Parts: sequence; structure tokens; C-alpha cells
Amino acid sequence: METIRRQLAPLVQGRKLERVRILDPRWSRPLAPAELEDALTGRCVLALGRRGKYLVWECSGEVYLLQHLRMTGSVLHAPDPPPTHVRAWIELDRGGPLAIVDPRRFGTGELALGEQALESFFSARLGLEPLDERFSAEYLRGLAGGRQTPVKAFLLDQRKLAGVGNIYADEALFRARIHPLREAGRLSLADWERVREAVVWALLAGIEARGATIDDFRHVDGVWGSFQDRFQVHRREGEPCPSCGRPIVKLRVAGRGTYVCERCQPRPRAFKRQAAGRAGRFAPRSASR
DNA sequence: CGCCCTGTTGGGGA
DNA sequence: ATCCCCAACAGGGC
Repeated sequence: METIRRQLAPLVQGRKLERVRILDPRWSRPLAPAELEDALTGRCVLALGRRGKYLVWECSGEVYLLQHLRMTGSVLHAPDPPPTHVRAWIELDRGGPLAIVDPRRFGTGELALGEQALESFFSARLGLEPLDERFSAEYLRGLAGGRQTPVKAFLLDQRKLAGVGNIYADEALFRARIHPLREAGRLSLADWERVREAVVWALLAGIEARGATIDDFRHVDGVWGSFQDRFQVHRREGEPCPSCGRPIVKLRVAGRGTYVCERCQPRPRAFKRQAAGRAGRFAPRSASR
């Protein structure tokens, strides 16, 4: 039912975009729906690719549709009956229509005209892919140098590393035994090497759990749950750490729910003091209601 | 039933 | 440079 890239690609590659209908103006911002529809209609889809968390529709004439699913977006092939929350319809020259569905309406479809525009769009937003051969402990340390930002916020910053999301960051830091609040600039090269290894491991574990490939997307029916079960800490508040048994604690870091074993991932000193004393404004919020 | 909180994300303003 | 809030909706706890 739900489509991932591997399933979507054969449906669209080499096909003509017969008609594109945007139902939700928010989806195509900043472009007006009619502008995006006009730019795509009649073009041939040469390839369907992925960069970071973007789905890239490469169309004839160097026109690129850059689609982001955000939290709840998906692409359905010929859904019957038509689902709720359809934000756009894409009709191909053959095969059923594709529905872009997104209950929460965070998803977007942007246009890049020309290869130059494509590259500048991504170079402004995305760093290396974790499976890029240039991805190394030295790369991480170089980017993190001098930064006070928490290491988890650093990992979630798509301009540093492309494609690492909240669950992956928690899992990778747990495996690397690094507390998410540690200052990125204070990690040693050995720390970064463990982080690098753990990020790659989490990525591959997530892919394997879904029976997917690196270029597939999430949101396959029934697969998200089992995928989540493979992870050891995320959303496991109060459950015993699989390594030492201490209950997993929930924090808020970088505005995201963050799960950590504070024995396996020792808290940095500055935060130990803060936590012991009165709750200062730098103290991590647990649940301030 | 209603109120409140949470969340697989990223951007803009403070 | 960094943090906070917001987008809009569904689902769960109380």
C-alpha cells in the first residue's frame, strides 16, 4: 500500500507526468500550485533518487522535484478508496495515479530548475552521507571543533551529516556510550570514531530491519513497528538498559525527546552540577509539564 | 467527553 | 552560534 522508493521507482521511471494536481498550497510553497503544476506537466521522469531525507524526481529538461516527507508523508499508488489527507495527485501516462498523502501537512515539494539550482539547494542543506567514504572521525571532529552545541544536536544537523534522524541519533549515541548533552567540541577523536561506527551501524540496522535498501524510504505498512523494536533505547523510558539494567531516562535535547542510559552514557560534568543544584536555566528539562 | 501532551522534521526569528 | 517555537493533526493519558 504505502510506497517506498524501490517500489515507486519502477512505476515512474521513464513515464510521463500526464497531470499534476496540488490540493494543498502549503505543499508547493514557496511556489504557487499552478506554477509547480505547469513546470512538471508533460515532462518525463528520468530517475527517482534520494539525497538525505529528500526524494528527488529527476525530470527531463533538468527539472527536479525535491520532495520531503517530514514526519507523516507518504506516496501511495492508486489507493482505493482514496485516502484522506491527500495533498497532491500525480497522474502518469500509464498506471494508476500516485497520491501524496500527509496528515500532518509538514511535507513539501520544491522545484529546482537546472543542475546548478539542484546542487546549490543541497549544498546549502546537506553534509556527507554516513556511507560516503569521506565520512570519518576526522571529518566529524573537524566540523565540531570549538562548538558548544550538544553532540546530539550536532548529529541531527543535516548540514553536518545527511539523513540522521532522532531515533538514529539516540541509538548511535547509546552504542557509542556518549551522553547526548556532551559538547560536540569536546569529544576526542576516539569518541568520534565510536560515533561514526555507531551511526553507520544504526543506519544499516534500520535498513535491514525494514528489508530495505539505502535508497528506500520509511513508512512501509506494518514495518515501522518492527523497525523500532530493533532499537535499544529510543522510547524506552523506565525500561532497563539492555546493557547494565539501569532504567532508561528521558530528556529533551535539541527540542526532541531523547532517551539515554546515564550509566552507560555518563553525563558531562557541567550538567551533573546543574542537576544536583537548583534547576537553573541550563538544566535539562525532564518534563516541565 | 475534554483537556493536555507528545511526536519519524526543518526553518525562521530571537 | 544556538535555542525556542512553530507548522497541523492524531492518538494516548488522565
